Amino acid sequence: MKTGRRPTIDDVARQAGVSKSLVSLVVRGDRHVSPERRASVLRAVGELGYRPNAMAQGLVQKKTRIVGVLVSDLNNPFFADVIAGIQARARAIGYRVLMSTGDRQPQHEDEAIETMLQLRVDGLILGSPMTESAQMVRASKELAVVVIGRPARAASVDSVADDGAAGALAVVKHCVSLGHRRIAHIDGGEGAGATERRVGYEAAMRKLRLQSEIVVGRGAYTEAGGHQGARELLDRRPRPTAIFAANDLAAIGALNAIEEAGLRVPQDISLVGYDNTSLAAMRHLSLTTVHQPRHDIGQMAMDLLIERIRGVRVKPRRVVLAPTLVVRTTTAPPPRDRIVPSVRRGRPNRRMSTVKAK
Amino acid sequence: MKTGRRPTIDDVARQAGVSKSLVSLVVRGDRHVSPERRASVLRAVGELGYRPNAMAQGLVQKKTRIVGVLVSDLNNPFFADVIAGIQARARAIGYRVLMSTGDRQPQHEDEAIETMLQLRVDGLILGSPMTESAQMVRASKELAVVVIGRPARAASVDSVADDGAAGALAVVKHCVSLGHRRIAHIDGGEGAGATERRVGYEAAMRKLRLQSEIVVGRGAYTEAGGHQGARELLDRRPRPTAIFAANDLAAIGALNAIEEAGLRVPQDISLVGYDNTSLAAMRHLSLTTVHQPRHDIGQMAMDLLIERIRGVRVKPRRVVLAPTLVVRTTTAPPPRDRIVPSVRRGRPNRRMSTVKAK
DNA sequence: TGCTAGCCTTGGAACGTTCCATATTTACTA
DNA sequence: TAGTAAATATGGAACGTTCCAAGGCTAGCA
Repeated sequence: MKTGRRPTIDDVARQAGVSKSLVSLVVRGDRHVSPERRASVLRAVGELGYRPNAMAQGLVQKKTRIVGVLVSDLNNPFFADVIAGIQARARAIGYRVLMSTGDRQPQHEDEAIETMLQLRVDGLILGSPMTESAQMVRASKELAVVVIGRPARAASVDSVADDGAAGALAVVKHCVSLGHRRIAHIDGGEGAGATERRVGYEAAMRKLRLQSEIVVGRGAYTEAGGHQGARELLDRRPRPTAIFAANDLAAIGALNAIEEAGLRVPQDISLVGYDNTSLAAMRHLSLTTVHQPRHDIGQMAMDLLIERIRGVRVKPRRVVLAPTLVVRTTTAPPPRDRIVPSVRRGRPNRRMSTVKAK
Repeated sequence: MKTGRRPTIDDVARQAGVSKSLVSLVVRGDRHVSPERRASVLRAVGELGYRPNAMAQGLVQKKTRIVGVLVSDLNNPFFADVIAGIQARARAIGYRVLMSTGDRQPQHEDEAIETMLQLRVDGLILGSPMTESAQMVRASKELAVVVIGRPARAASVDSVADDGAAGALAVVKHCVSLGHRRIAHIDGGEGAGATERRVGYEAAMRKLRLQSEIVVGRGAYTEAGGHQGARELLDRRPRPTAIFAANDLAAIGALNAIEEAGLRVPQDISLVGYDNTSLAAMRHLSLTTVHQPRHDIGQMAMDLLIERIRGVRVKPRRVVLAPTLVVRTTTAPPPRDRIVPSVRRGRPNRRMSTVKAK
């Protein structure tokens, strides 16, 4: 780490024998510059190792061409693809992406947001934030804000999220079609979109005439949260025959708890996750789950943000994506079905209609 | 998004009826300010919603109190804990952390680094970068640089990494002690530290007189890389009885490939990963792997960076951590042992000494 | 009373850019 | 040939802070 003064645009100008204004033009690629001067400026830039100071630029331009992305949890591979989508779009239009995380702690998230605001990023994408909505609104007074994973309430904030209720309904229907009735849910606590999924689960249970079987274990969007929620559920008698976890991470935690209890998935208990992360797709795990188009979500979020930044749109947009169920091998008919061999691999639909008719 | 001009320090000064210098003092918590003035400044700050402009501050102070962190792969949960460690230390001393990723593409990583340099962050932590060493050296001419996961070569760059050769040796010894001889390696390609692990594997094999059994499949620090490397190895005849993957992610990919081939782990093939990520610890996977103290690594990297930033140290430091083997359930004696029932659960050491004596 | 030593406060110069208005040169048109 | 437009180039004023030197005030002390 050499600590000699870094070369400035003035140094380059002196070396190249031109004005700093001209250096500025060359560096920014303006075309009204004579080839000779351009060449000598570029040479000076190379010789001195000049690198424009983004802070000085930002100060005078009143924009940074930086978007900030808050990631609620780096342990969740969900965000890897979302961010890839964001970056792809950002790169295409010459924006830079800087990330930050609050480790799922609202206070830390607020600090991270504050940092971004002080840096005067042009826009902010909040990935499944834990922080409360008031913070977003506050931020949205100052810059463009898009939230991912939970529907925004404020008119100044756009959002991209899947339809958690629809996803939950698909899960419950799937379980019912396999013959399950005691379908429990492990919720995502304060996590983004967790309420939609839980309420969606409850509504789906009611819709399928299973309101008396509604059971929700307290969890979180983490392995530990899923583990704890599952323990709570496994202690109940009668035990649920299917567990719908709020996300894949929680499902893995639940799987651990189930195996610790000496039970097998899916023979004794069926298990469903949410998000269809790379984890769920692991052949070894092969988790039935709900798919969200992560890369698209990222791209969409960036598109919305740019519209806001450019001011081409003022009205709020709530993008709601239709989730799809991905059936893998952690779901199967409930154990009691197994005593009737002929029903074991029976057509799911018949059983579902039976339940509906009840 | 309201786009009225944001309040500046001058607005606050006017509103509070003091000079902007005084506002600056109050905002930064200087104690030589009278209580009344402080109160009125604070009131004005609240009323106007003033937020200091970090760019203007950085410009005049010639420092930002920001450290940049490059994450090579957001899919790898390895970095979640490392970053938690970095953040913990940074928070304690009033630094902010901004992250960036190049999605394992050297060119994108270079761009991310360039962004950080233009922003004039005070220091840079490179998490297992794919970019070549020359880029780091270039960056280290301008600011403090610490690299994680690979030993630095340049005198201007510090590093925190585990002893890949020692880790590889522990893995090979463990496999040999179980009775394996055909122990293959899936390498990490261009990934940080991959060379150390591969070379360490080869050295360990030679040390244990198994040089004729050295086989390396081409892979990467990703699930896909591990999958491909495993396919390569599984095609060989005779097939290896144990596979040592360059990291946990690759091990998972290998596991998929092994199961696709109709083989079982550990009955037919033993599998070992590296990093002891949360993935490996999953009860359902229960991967034998090599542990790295991730949180400590992050803290250590931040400590080194701060020393450099503060200029209290000029000489380079290479922190090398001793890895430890974590034996779980993906390793077992090779299949041919199974034909001799009495040996099936025999003491590993005896078998190991046998191999050594050969 | 005069002196000194803090405390508190301030104006203006920096920081490294871009933007703007203007100057100069060149090329084209009538 | 003069006049005009376009292409090039430039100096200085911003941008929003902190830093620095200096000034006023108060209190304590001889």
